[in-house]
Amino acid sequence: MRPLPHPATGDIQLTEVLRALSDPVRLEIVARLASHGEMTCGDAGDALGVHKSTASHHYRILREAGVVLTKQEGRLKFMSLRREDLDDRFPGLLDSVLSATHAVA
Amino acid sequence: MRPLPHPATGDIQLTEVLRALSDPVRLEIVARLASHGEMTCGDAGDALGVHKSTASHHYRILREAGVVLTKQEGRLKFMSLRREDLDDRFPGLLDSVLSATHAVA
DNA sequence: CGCATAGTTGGATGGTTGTCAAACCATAAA
DNA sequence: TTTATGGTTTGACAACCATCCAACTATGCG
Repeated sequence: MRPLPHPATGDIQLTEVLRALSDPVRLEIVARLASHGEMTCGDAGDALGVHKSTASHHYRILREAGVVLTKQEGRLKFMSLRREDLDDRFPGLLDSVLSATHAVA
Repeated sequence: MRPLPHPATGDIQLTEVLRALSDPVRLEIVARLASHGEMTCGDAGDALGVHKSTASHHYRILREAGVVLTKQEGRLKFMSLRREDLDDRFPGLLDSVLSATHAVA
């Protein structure tokens, strides 16, 4: 289980987080991570119907923005939300975005 | 005081709002609108050091995303935040973003 | 070792973005 | 009606983005 480079909590930039969340595919990934806990890259590709390299691209953006944590275990990479870090830095932001994704139409 | 076309509250899209807020210039505009109440396009250009056409461009994006309300009065156009509409559609989102803009470094 | 699996990387592509400058439009004042 | 002022629109341009495909890397299993 090796860690990968992530921005420190204090280095997370608001505009980058908002930018990362402003894509429908990434927002869906985040919503799924919020409810399912963890996810591999392949899961995202299957669930969202995008090419695996596209999913990988989105994961990188989410990771570099500080939204998700990626840890390698064996030959899989598990992604999870950095809930505490985000809540520490931008209180309430993630929660409001997540509840907004549940809003209808 | 003539109104301009704006999206209805129910038509405001989460990804578009996040996208609109993911630019430093626009985020600064929104922060100023939150504290100063209203602003003209010229004010924004002066305060942010961008060309007036650039400011106009950003206002359009904010307006079309449903973040700001634009009303014409004489030859000036006043922009204001659609706080109630946003709070109605995405509760807590605007507040958390605004308080996040106050976060240091 | 050889093979399969999970992701990443690089290239290509079509589309979007932020910016400025110059021209344009609309309103008010002289 | 002419002039000045506040914004918008258009064009141009460089940068970036989402996507796919193909090739590559890395890890684990026989």
